[in-house]
Amino acid sequence: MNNLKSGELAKRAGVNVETLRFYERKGLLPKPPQRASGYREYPTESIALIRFIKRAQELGFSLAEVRELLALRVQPGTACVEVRERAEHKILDVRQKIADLKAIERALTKLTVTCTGSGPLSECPILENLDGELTSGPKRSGARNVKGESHGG
Amino acid sequence: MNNLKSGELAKRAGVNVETLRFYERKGLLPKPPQRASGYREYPTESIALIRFIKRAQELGFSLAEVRELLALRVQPGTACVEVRERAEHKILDVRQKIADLKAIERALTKLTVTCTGSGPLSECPILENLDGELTSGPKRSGARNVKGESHGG
DNA sequence: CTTGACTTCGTACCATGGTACGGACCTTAG
DNA sequence: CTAAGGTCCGTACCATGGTACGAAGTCAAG
Repeated sequence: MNNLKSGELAKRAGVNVETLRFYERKGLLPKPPQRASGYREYPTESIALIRFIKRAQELGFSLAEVRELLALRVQPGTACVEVRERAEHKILDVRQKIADLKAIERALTKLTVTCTGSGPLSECPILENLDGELTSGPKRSGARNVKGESHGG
Repeated sequence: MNNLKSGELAKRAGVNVETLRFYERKGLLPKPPQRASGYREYPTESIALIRFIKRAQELGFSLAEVRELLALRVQPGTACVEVRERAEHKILDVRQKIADLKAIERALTKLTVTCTGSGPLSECPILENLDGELTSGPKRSGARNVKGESHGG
């Protein structure tokens, strides 16, 4: 079976059915063919698509930005230069995110190391590395809550 | 002058005054000493603190998570083991974010390269790399919009 | 053909992360 | 002292990203 009904897709992608409709309204998920009855029939690729959306959000992209990322993908070979520019711009954003996350990672690592020695640890490595950079970064928009806070699900 | 009034801090940190109060209410920004009149007097470190908060949000951490990150910093040498564990857990989250961002970066790069050749580009490198992983990731909560999309703040 | 689970649509509601507003008080330059 | 502008507090409001709900139609098994 290559075609999924909304409930199946939702289950497989780990979101709920309402979310599919929501994404569809927002233009993130293309409106799939519908049977005469109105039932949607999603291709299996939609699973990957939705997972991508969720993960991108977790990486700090708003749905609007995710839409842009996906739009890059959609373009076939048209307006190639423009797509390229947009993609390159995104790459810079992504690299800056990576750099800042690495700074946080280093800070956290430093923290655990310091902590091992059970020293006094009065300084604050966390702020030190990102301290006042702000990178003139991308000014992103919201990402959203999935379900409370439950970690390591 | 080492002490900042709310307006000065807000300006220097690139947020607005209401946001400071909001963070204070949420326990992200410690309540500073206040003069008899009620005026707050912030230490200059608050600038870095707020910038950190903003950037961490842009990296996909919710305010609740940012609070946790900051809490790690605050601990002096007490409950060291617990702090360590929390830090290590965060490190894993951060590393996964980095890995996923790298996947996106690769995908985007591939896209621009493909695009250069002005080939047909029917495939979608974006989804390919993150495709269906979902990493059993951190289930994050919301970050928020700053002001539309204005860059280079 | 019935029954129950699933789907559809529309609309309302919710949490997060702010932003705006209004009235009162404080501060400071003139 | 006075006026302009900053600050305070409380509360209301807004956008994003969903989630929930009810009424009605659909599908699949028996």
